[in-house]
Amino acid sequence: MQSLELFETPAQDPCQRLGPAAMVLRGFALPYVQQVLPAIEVIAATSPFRHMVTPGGFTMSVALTNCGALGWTSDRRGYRYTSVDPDAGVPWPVMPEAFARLASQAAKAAGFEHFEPDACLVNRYTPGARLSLHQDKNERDYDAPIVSVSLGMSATFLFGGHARTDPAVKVPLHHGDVAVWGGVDRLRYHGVMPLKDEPHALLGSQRINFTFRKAG
DNA sequence: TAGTAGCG
DNA sequence: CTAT
Repeated sequence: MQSLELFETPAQDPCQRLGPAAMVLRGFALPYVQQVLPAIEVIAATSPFRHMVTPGGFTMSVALTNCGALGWTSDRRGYRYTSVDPDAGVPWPVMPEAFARLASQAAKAAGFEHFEPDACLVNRYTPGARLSLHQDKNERDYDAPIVSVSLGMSATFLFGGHARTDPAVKVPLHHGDVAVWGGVDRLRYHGVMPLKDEPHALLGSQRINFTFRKAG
């Protein structure tokens, strides 16, 4: 297994570097949890979590919804961003201020100034759910970083290279951790190992992940 | 290949 | 890897 550098940020939070422009900010989201958790219910009330189908015709194990001007969707025709929830037939819920602030502050802490996401994909993992290695490449430009927030059950994040067959580093992600990657690392393959059922004190047997992007 | 199964 |  590949070794990873561990060091301290000025803010004293542990930070794990995954690449020249990729890192995990340990516990960065913890101060936001109280604000963010209730907002998930509000979002799901308008745009419920659903299991989307991939172009290959398989149903994703991860349930998802979105908030913000653009939302990531998948069906038999492919992956894309839409301004309207295809299930609900109405625009995706507005991105809560606390979400945007969290994303922007995390990006800044990772070295990316002025990150203004227009898309927040909200993923819900239950035991066994996984995301196989993929690249985020449906966004208009790759200048903006990806900001990924973990809440609830822990997961093993896979961070690979620029080719699918490149070896992937396994990174544990816990409640409150934020992973950020951009710049030369923006298009690196990544994924999540099948989730183990180790219930979280606050969220029970689930993991919620926010993925913030500048999609438009 | 943001999946999965089956074969070798 | 290949069909799906």
